[in-house]
Amino acid sequence: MSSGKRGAGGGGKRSGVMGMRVAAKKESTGWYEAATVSEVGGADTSMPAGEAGEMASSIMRHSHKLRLTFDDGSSGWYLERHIIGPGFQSMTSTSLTTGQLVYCTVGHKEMSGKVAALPSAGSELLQITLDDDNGQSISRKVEDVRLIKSRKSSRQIADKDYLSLASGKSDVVQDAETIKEPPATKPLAATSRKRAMPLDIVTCGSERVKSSHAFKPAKSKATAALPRSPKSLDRESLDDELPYIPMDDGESEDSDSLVPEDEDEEESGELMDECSAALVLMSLHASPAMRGPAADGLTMRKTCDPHKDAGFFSSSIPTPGLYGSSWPVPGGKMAESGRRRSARQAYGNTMREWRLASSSDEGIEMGSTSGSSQLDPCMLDHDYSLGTVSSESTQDSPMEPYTFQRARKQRPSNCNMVTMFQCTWPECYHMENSRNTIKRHIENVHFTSAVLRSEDLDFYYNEVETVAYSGDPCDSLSTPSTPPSEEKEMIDAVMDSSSSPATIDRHGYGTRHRQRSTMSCSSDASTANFSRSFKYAPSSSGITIPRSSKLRRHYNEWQSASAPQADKYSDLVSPSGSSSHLSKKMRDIKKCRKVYGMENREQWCTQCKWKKACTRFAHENA
DNA sequence: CATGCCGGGAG
DNA sequence: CTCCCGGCATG
Ligand SMILES: [Zn+2]
Repeated sequence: MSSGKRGAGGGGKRSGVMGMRVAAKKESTGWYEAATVSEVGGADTSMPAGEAGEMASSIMRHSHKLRLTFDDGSSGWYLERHIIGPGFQSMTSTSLTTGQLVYCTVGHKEMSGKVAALPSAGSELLQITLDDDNGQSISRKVEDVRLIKSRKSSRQIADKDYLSLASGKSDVVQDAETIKEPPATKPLAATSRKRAMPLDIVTCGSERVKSSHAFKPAKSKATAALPRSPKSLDRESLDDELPYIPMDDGESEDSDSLVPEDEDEEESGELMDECSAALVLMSLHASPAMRGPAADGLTMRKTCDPHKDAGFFSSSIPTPGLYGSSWPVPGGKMAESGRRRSARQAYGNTMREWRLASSSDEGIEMGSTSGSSQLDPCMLDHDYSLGTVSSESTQDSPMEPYTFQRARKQRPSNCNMVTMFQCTWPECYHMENSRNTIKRHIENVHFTSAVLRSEDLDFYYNEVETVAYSGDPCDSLSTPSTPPSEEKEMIDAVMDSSSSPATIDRHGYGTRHRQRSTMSCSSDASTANFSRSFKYAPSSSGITIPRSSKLRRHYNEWQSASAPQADKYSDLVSPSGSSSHLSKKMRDIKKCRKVYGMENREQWCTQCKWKKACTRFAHENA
C-alpha cells in the first residue's frame, strides 16, 4: 500500500506543479523572474539555466525539467534544481546578482526592490534598495526575500462538521463548552464485544490483556501502525519531503511528532540563536510600550490591506514575543522560565515559519505529493499568513495552485469579543476557548509527565480577548487554523500586555477582568481579527490549498501539526477540573482529542477524526 | 460520565 | 478509499 500511495503521490506531484508560481533565472535577462510552470517534462539533464542549484546539493533529486512560462510570455525548460519556489529550490540556492528584483516584507508590507549588494564574506545579508518612493535600502537575509510576489494565502481548513457537532449551537459568543458528542447512548447490550488493546498500552507493559483473542491487539495494531503509514515508510518519505528543514526538531525519532512539541526546555533552548536572542531583547525593551508597536501593526495591516483583496499581508519581520516579557512571575523559578519563555517565543515566531513549512506529521497520508508539499519557507514564508480571508472561491486563479489564491476579504457582519486562552509555552500559541481546555492542553502537551497543579497551569496561558467574526453562528466554532506567525502577531496585538497571571484566580472565571486591548478601537480590533479568526462558510470547505485532496489533507495536517493551535471562539466553560486524577499512566498517553480538545477537532489526526486509533501520538505514547 | 476506537456502512 | 458514526469497552 505504501508503494501505491507513494506512486500516486509522485504522479500527483508531477502534474501538481502545473501552474505553480516559481522563479527561475531567465537566460535572456540573467535575472530570476517569476514564472508559472506550464509544462512538465520527463527527466533530463540537458537544460540550460543558471548555475544555481549547486547548494541544493543532494537534498533533492531534481532531474526533471519543467517548462516555465514567465510573466512576459516567454518560456523555457528548466531543471527543477534550477527552479526556485515552493516545492523546488529555496532562496539559498539562488545565485542572485545585483539588480535582481526581489520582494521582501517590510513592516508587514511587501515591497519590491533591487539587490544592491550581495551577501559578502562580511555579512550574509543582502542589501536591497527598495523600489519604494524614497529608495530606501535595507538588508535582508537571502532567505528572507522572495523572487516572486507573494500572494495571499487563503489556506484554511474548512471545517464543516462543527455544525453537526455543535448541533444547533447558536451564537458564537455564546458560551458553554459547546460541542458535545452527539448523542448515541444506550444501556448495555449483552454482547461482549472484544476490544483490542489500545495501541499505547500494548506497547508498554500491560496488565489488561484480555485473554480472548490475545492477538487481536496485534492485528489492530498492525493495522493502525504498521501498514498504513507509519514510520518505517514515512520516515523516508518524510525525509525527502522536507528538504528545507533548516533545523530539526531535535532528535526524537518520531516522524509523527513533528508537531511542535518541544517538550523539553533544553532542547528548544538551544535552538535559540543569538540572532533571535537579540530580537527578543529588543522586544523586551519595547514590551511595555507594546501597545504602540502592536497598534501600529494593526493599523498597518489594516491600511495596507486595501479593502477588497488586499495584496498580502505578510510579515517577515519576526515579531518578537510581545507579551512574554511583562509577566509577573511568581517565584524565581518562574521568573526565570518566564523570561526564557518570552525569548523563546520571539524566537518561535521566526522559527515557526520554517517549521510551518517543514513539519508534517501523521505518517499516514504522507507519501503522496512529496515534492509538492515542500513549501519553501523562503518563498512562502509569509504567504500563508492569511488565514484570514475567506475564499469561497475555491478556484479563481487556475494558475496558482500553490500560491494560494488571494481571497477577498469581506466585511464582517458582526464582531464579538470573546475570550480565548492562549498557551504561552514557547513556540506554542495554541488557543483554547476555555480555561479548562487550555489547561488540558498544557498538561497533555507540555507537561505530559510532570504533574502540575491547576494553579501552576495558570501560568502557562494567557487570557486573550479577541474579536470573533461570525457571519454564521455555528461557524465560529470552526475556525480554521491560522498561520501561526500571523496569528501570533494578531494575538499579541490584541492581547494586552496587562494580562497578568497574578490576577488569575484559579477557577475564578468571573473574577478575572477581561482585558481589552487599549491600543485599538474596536474597529481596529476587528480588523485585526479578520486576519486571525476568520471564518469560512460552514461546510463550504472551499479552501484553496493544495489541489489534490490528498495533498490538501496532508497540508492540513501538516499545518496543524506544525502548530497545535486553534482559534475558537466561544466562551468560558464550566469547571470540571482539568484532567487531573487520571491514572497518570493514562495521562501520559496523548491522544488528539486530549491534546487538542473537542473544540479543535480539525486538528486531530485523521484517524482520530474518524474515531479510529490515533496515529499521531501512537508511537509517542508507546 | 468521558474516552478511545472497532466495525459497519454510505458515498 | 475516505469519511462518519453507532455502540461497546474502559477508566
Ligand atoms: Zn490522533
